[in-house]
Amino acid sequence: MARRAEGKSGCSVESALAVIGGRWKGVVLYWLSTGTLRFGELRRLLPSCTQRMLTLQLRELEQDGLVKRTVYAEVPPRVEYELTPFGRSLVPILLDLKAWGERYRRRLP
Amino acid sequence: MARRAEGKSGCSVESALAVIGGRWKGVVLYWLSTGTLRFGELRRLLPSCTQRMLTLQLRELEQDGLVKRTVYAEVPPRVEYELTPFGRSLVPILLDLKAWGERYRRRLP
DNA sequence: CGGTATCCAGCGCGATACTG
DNA sequence: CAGTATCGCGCTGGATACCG
Repeated sequence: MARRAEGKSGCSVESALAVIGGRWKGVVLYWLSTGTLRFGELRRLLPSCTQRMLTLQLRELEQDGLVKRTVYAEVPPRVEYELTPFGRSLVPILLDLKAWGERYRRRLP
Repeated sequence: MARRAEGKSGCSVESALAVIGGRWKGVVLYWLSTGTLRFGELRRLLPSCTQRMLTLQLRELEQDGLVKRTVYAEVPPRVEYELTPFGRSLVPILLDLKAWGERYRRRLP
Protein backbone atom coordinates (compact mmCIF):
# COMPACT_ATOMS: atom_id res chain seq x y z
CA MET A 1 0.00 0.00 0.00
CA ALA A 2 2.76 2.39 -0.78
CA ARG A 3 0.34 4.77 -2.39
CA ARG A 4 -2.12 4.97 0.49
CA ALA A 5 0.53 5.10 3.16
CA GLU A 6 1.96 8.42 2.17
CA GLY A 7 -1.32 10.21 2.56
CA LYS A 8 0.21 13.10 4.40
CA SER A 9 3.02 14.03 2.05
CA GLY A 10 2.77 15.50 -1.41
CA CYS A 11 -0.07 17.61 -2.67
CA SER A 12 -3.74 17.07 -1.90
CA VAL A 13 -4.52 15.79 -5.38
CA GLU A 14 -2.27 12.88 -4.54
CA SER A 15 -4.08 12.27 -1.27
CA ALA A 16 -7.42 12.13 -3.02
CA LEU A 17 -6.16 9.84 -5.76
CA ALA A 18 -4.53 7.63 -3.15
CA VAL A 19 -7.94 7.07 -1.60
CA ILE A 20 -9.99 6.43 -4.74
CA GLY A 21 -7.19 5.18 -6.99
CA GLY A 22 -7.48 1.50 -6.06
CA ARG A 23 -8.29 -0.86 -8.87
CA TRP A 24 -12.02 -1.10 -8.05
CA LYS A 25 -12.69 1.73 -5.67
CA GLY A 26 -14.10 4.16 -8.16
CA VAL A 27 -16.73 1.71 -9.34
CA VAL A 28 -17.55 0.51 -5.84
CA LEU A 29 -18.10 4.07 -4.69
CA TYR A 30 -20.16 4.77 -7.75
CA TRP A 31 -22.50 1.86 -7.14
CA LEU A 32 -22.78 2.65 -3.45
CA SER A 33 -23.77 6.17 -4.39
CA THR A 34 -26.96 4.65 -5.79
CA GLY A 35 -27.86 3.22 -2.39
CA THR A 36 -27.00 0.67 0.28
CA LEU A 37 -25.86 -2.68 -1.09
CA ARG A 38 -25.13 -6.14 0.26
CA PHE A 39 -21.80 -7.79 -0.36
CA GLY A 40 -23.31 -10.26 -2.79
CA GLU A 41 -25.01 -7.49 -4.73
CA LEU A 42 -21.73 -5.68 -5.16
CA ARG A 43 -20.15 -8.91 -6.35
CA ARG A 44 -22.77 -9.22 -9.04
CA LEU A 45 -22.27 -5.61 -10.06
CA LEU A 46 -18.51 -6.13 -10.41
CA PRO A 47 -18.28 -9.51 -12.11
CA SER A 48 -14.62 -9.16 -13.01
CA CYS A 49 -13.57 -8.26 -9.49
CA THR A 50 -12.64 -11.24 -7.35
CA GLN A 51 -14.25 -11.74 -3.96
CA ARG A 52 -10.95 -11.22 -2.25
CA MET A 53 -10.30 -7.91 -4.00
CA LEU A 54 -13.80 -6.67 -3.31
CA THR A 55 -13.30 -7.40 0.39
CA LEU A 56 -9.94 -5.68 0.49
CA GLN A 57 -11.09 -2.57 -1.34
CA LEU A 58 -14.17 -2.29 0.87
CA ARG A 59 -12.02 -2.60 3.97
CA GLU A 60 -9.75 0.20 2.81
CA LEU A 61 -12.68 2.43 1.95
CA GLU A 62 -14.05 1.68 5.41
CA GLN A 63 -10.73 2.59 7.06
CA ASP A 64 -10.61 5.80 5.07
CA GLY A 65 -14.03 6.71 6.41
CA LEU A 66 -15.86 6.67 3.08
CA VAL A 67 -17.91 3.54 3.61
CA LYS A 68 -19.86 2.17 6.57
CA ARG A 69 -20.10 -1.59 7.05
CA THR A 70 -23.03 -3.06 8.95
CA VAL A 71 -23.14 -6.71 9.99
CA TYR A 72 -26.52 -8.22 10.80
CA ALA A 73 -26.42 -11.15 13.21
CA GLU A 74 -28.57 -13.41 11.10
CA VAL A 75 -28.34 -16.79 9.49
CA PRO A 76 -27.40 -16.67 6.71
CA PRO A 77 -25.19 -13.69 7.50
CA ARG A 78 -25.97 -10.35 5.92
CA VAL A 79 -23.54 -7.48 5.52
CA GLU A 80 -24.52 -4.15 4.09
CA TYR A 81 -22.35 -1.36 2.78
CA GLU A 82 -23.28 2.29 2.45
CA LEU A 83 -21.52 5.59 1.98
CA THR A 84 -20.79 7.72 5.04
CA PRO A 85 -21.62 11.43 4.83
CA PHE A 86 -17.97 12.00 4.07
CA GLY A 87 -18.10 9.40 1.34
CA ARG A 88 -21.20 11.04 -0.05
CA SER A 89 -19.28 14.31 -0.29
CA LEU A 90 -17.20 12.68 -2.98
CA VAL A 91 -20.14 11.62 -5.14
CA PRO A 92 -20.52 14.84 -7.17
CA ILE A 93 -16.86 14.67 -8.11
CA LEU A 94 -17.25 11.01 -8.99
CA LEU A 95 -20.14 11.84 -11.30
CA ASP A 96 -18.09 14.56 -12.95
CA LEU A 97 -15.31 12.05 -13.43
CA LYS A 98 -17.77 9.61 -14.92
CA ALA A 99 -19.05 12.20 -17.36
CA TRP A 100 -15.50 13.12 -18.30
CA GLY A 101 -14.65 9.44 -18.73
CA GLU A 102 -17.48 9.11 -21.21
CA ARG A 103 -16.13 11.97 -23.26
CA TYR A 104 -12.70 10.43 -23.10
CA ARG A 105 -13.98 7.13 -24.42
CA ARG A 106 -15.69 8.76 -27.33
CA ARG A 107 -12.30 10.11 -28.49
CA LEU A 108 -10.74 6.67 -28.63
CA PRO A 109 -9.70 5.11 -31.99
CA MET B 1 -0.21 -1.08 -18.29
CA ALA B 2 -3.08 -3.35 -17.43
CA ARG B 3 -5.05 -0.46 -16.06
CA ARG B 4 -4.74 1.83 -19.05
CA ALA B 5 -5.13 -0.91 -21.60
CA GLU B 6 -8.69 -1.82 -20.71
CA GLY B 7 -9.95 1.66 -21.32
CA LYS B 8 -12.95 0.48 -23.25
CA SER B 9 -14.39 -2.03 -20.81
CA GLY B 10 -15.98 -1.39 -17.45
CA CYS B 11 -17.71 1.81 -16.43
CA SER B 12 -16.59 5.31 -17.33
CA VAL B 13 -15.37 6.05 -13.83
CA GLU B 14 -12.80 3.35 -14.40
CA SER B 15 -11.76 4.89 -17.71
CA ALA B 16 -11.22 8.26 -16.10
CA LEU B 17 -9.27 6.84 -13.19
CA ALA B 18 -7.21 4.76 -15.60
CA VAL B 19 -6.09 7.98 -17.27
CA ILE B 20 -5.28 10.07 -14.21
CA GLY B 21 -4.55 7.21 -11.79
CA GLY B 22 -0.84 6.94 -12.56
CA ARG B 23 1.52 7.52 -9.70
CA TRP B 24 2.31 11.15 -10.62
CA LYS B 25 -0.28 12.11 -13.18
CA GLY B 26 -2.60 13.97 -10.88
CA VAL B 27 0.14 16.28 -9.69
CA VAL B 28 1.63 16.76 -13.13
CA LEU B 29 -1.77 17.74 -14.50
CA TYR B 30 -2.31 20.03 -11.57
CA TRP B 31 0.95 21.87 -12.12
CA LEU B 32 0.38 22.09 -15.86
CA SER B 33 -3.01 23.64 -15.15
CA THR B 34 -1.10 26.64 -13.81
CA GLY B 35 0.61 27.15 -17.15
CA THR B 36 3.13 25.80 -19.65
CA LEU B 37 6.22 24.28 -18.04
CA ARG B 38 9.57 23.00 -19.16
CA PHE B 39 10.72 19.50 -18.33
CA GLY B 40 13.24 20.75 -15.84
CA GLU B 41 10.67 22.93 -14.13
CA LEU B 42 8.39 19.96 -13.66
CA ARG B 43 11.30 18.00 -12.23
CA ARG B 44 11.86 20.66 -9.62
CA LEU B 45 8.15 20.73 -8.79
CA LEU B 46 8.11 16.97 -8.26
CA PRO B 47 11.33 16.34 -6.36
CA SER B 48 10.42 12.81 -5.32
CA CYS B 49 9.56 11.74 -8.86
CA THR B 50 12.47 10.27 -10.78
CA GLN B 51 13.34 11.63 -14.20
CA ARG B 52 12.41 8.36 -15.79
CA MET B 53 8.97 8.29 -14.20
CA LEU B 54 8.30 11.89 -15.11
CA THR B 55 9.12 11.11 -18.73
CA LEU B 56 6.92 8.01 -18.76
CA GLN B 57 3.94 9.69 -17.17
CA LEU B 58 4.22 12.68 -19.52
CA ARG B 59 4.36 10.35 -22.51
CA GLU B 60 1.21 8.57 -21.41
CA LEU B 61 -0.61 11.82 -20.81
CA GLU B 62 0.49 12.89 -24.26
CA GLN B 63 -0.82 9.68 -25.82
CA ASP B 64 -4.11 10.10 -24.01
CA GLY B 65 -4.43 13.55 -25.53
CA LEU B 66 -4.29 15.53 -22.29
CA VAL B 67 -0.85 17.07 -22.74
CA LYS B 68 0.93 18.65 -25.69
CA ARG B 69 4.68 18.33 -25.99
CA THR B 70 6.67 20.92 -27.92
CA VAL B 71 10.34 20.47 -28.75
CA TYR B 72 12.36 23.55 -29.62
CA ALA B 73 15.36 22.94 -31.86
CA GLU B 74 17.81 24.86 -29.74
CA VAL B 75 21.03 24.24 -27.92
CA PRO B 76 20.64 23.47 -25.11
CA PRO B 77 17.42 21.67 -25.99
CA ARG B 78 14.15 22.99 -24.63
CA VAL B 79 10.96 20.98 -24.27
CA GLU B 80 7.72 22.47 -23.07
CA TYR B 81 4.59 20.81 -21.84
CA GLU B 82 1.10 22.26 -21.75
CA LEU B 83 -2.46 21.01 -21.38
CA THR B 84 -4.51 20.44 -24.51
CA PRO B 85 -8.07 21.81 -24.56
CA PHE B 86 -9.21 18.32 -23.66
CA GLY B 87 -6.75 18.20 -20.80
CA ARG B 88 -7.99 21.57 -19.64
CA SER B 89 -11.51 20.16 -19.49
CA LEU B 90 -10.32 17.99 -16.63
CA VAL B 91 -8.95 20.86 -14.56
CA PRO B 92 -12.16 21.80 -12.72
CA ILE B 93 -12.58 18.20 -11.60
CA LEU B 94 -8.94 18.10 -10.56
CA LEU B 95 -9.43 21.21 -8.43
CA ASP B 96 -12.50 19.66 -6.82
CA LEU B 97 -10.45 16.58 -6.08
CA LYS B 98 -7.74 18.73 -4.60
CA ALA B 99 -10.22 20.50 -2.34
CA TRP B 100 -11.69 17.18 -1.29
CA GLY B 101 -8.22 15.81 -0.63
CA GLU B 102 -7.56 18.71 1.71
CA ARG B 103 -10.67 17.92 3.69
CA TYR B 104 -9.66 14.29 3.77
CA ARG B 105 -6.27 15.14 5.22
CA ARG B 106 -7.78 17.23 7.93
CA ARG B 107 -9.62 14.14 9.17
CA LEU B 108 -6.44 12.12 9.58
CA PRO B 109 -5.18 11.14 13.07
C1' DC C 1 19.02 19.96 -20.91
C1' DG C 2 16.19 16.34 -21.60
C1' DG C 3 16.08 12.47 -22.28
C1' DT C 4 17.07 6.44 -23.06
C1' DA C 5 18.73 1.91 -21.46
C1' DT C 6 19.04 -1.56 -18.19
C1' DC C 7 18.25 -3.95 -14.19
C1' DC C 8 15.42 -5.29 -10.41
C1' DA C 9 12.44 -5.03 -6.02
C1' DG C 10 7.98 -4.88 -4.13
C1' DC C 11 3.34 -5.19 -3.96
C1' DG C 12 -1.10 -5.07 -6.34
C1' DC C 13 -3.83 -8.22 -7.72
C1' DG C 14 -5.55 -12.76 -9.37
C1' DA C 15 -6.57 -17.88 -8.65
C1' DT C 16 -7.88 -21.21 -5.72
C1' DA C 17 -9.21 -23.43 -1.55
C1' DC C 18 -11.14 -23.46 2.96
C1' DT C 19 -14.59 -21.62 6.96
C1' DG C 20 -18.26 -19.83 10.55
C1' DC D 1 -23.62 -15.66 2.53
C1' DA D 2 -19.64 -13.41 3.34
C1' DG D 3 -15.89 -13.87 4.19
C1' DT D 4 -10.23 -15.53 5.45
C1' DA D 5 -5.77 -18.14 3.93
C1' DT D 6 -2.20 -19.09 0.96
C1' DC D 7 0.51 -18.83 -3.14
C1' DG D 8 2.50 -16.69 -6.93
C1' DC D 9 2.81 -13.74 -11.11
C1' DG D 10 3.33 -9.40 -13.58
C1' DC D 11 3.45 -4.76 -13.81
C1' DT D 12 4.70 -0.30 -11.59
C1' DG D 13 7.98 2.25 -10.49
C1' DG D 14 12.85 3.00 -8.29
C1' DA D 15 18.20 3.30 -8.94
C1' DT D 16 21.76 4.03 -11.76
C1' DA D 17 24.30 4.85 -15.87
C1' DC D 18 24.84 6.57 -20.38
C1' DC D 19 23.64 9.76 -24.74
C1' DG D 20 22.64 13.67 -28.46
